[in-house]
Amino acid sequence: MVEAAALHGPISSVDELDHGLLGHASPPEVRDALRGASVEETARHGKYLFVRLDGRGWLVLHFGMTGGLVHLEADHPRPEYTRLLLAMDDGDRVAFTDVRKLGRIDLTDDIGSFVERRRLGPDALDADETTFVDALSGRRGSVKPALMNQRILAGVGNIYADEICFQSRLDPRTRIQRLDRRDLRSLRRVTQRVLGIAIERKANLHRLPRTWLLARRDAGEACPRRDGRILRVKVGGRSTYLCPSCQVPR
DNA sequence: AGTACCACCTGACGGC
DNA sequence: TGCCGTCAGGTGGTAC
Repeated sequence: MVEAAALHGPISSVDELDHGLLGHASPPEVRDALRGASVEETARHGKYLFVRLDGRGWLVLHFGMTGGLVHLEADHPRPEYTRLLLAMDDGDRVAFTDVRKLGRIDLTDDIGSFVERRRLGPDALDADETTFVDALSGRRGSVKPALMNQRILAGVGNIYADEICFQSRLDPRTRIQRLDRRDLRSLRRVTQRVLGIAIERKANLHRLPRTWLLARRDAGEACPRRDGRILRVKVGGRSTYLCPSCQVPR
């Protein structure tokens, strides 16, 4: 999307910028980095999107819970909740929208150092078997909080952590120490399959397979797999849904 | 290292 | 109808 919009030429102006979403970069720094810049490429690590601005480092975007990018053809109205609005040279615009303002806008010269400073773990989707297993093994906590901990693995949020536990038939409160390397390798396959399919379906919850927990993630709902009922509990302080009849603790 | 809590933010929703 | 409390989510902070 960013690349598609960027084909329309350099950014001619920054028409809106919500300072509340800025990380370490100041408003003038962000405006200066963007104005006149051409987008060269994009990259991703976990939940962060990096947009390369020619010769000026990277724009860093995090979408929080409700954030997203919208490409607007010329003369299309500015969407509600726009937090950053870029005008391209040909008149098209790109809006970063975010109802709840949990997103982030920042700058960095180097992705590696950004990842290091934030102490992000390896990307959950890109991690090879050894990387994934090494990231988790030896941990003392429960599976779900570990999957969600961006310093252990980057990229898994609350609802997908539930889905991964469901598809792994693991109670999210299961201690990692109870899992052997074979379990962790299997957890990786499930994690990458879940994230991969979610991305493919553009994370639209209505387009996800009906066999997924996410299709029925509500207390008292019928488990998509069997005759169990979905239970809501708190794990690591976060709302967690599971089917007690098919997700077994170990 | 892990856990628990709070704050940020705003729309949706349930109760009365 | 409308007010009020609660919840959802990701991150980052503090305290234990």
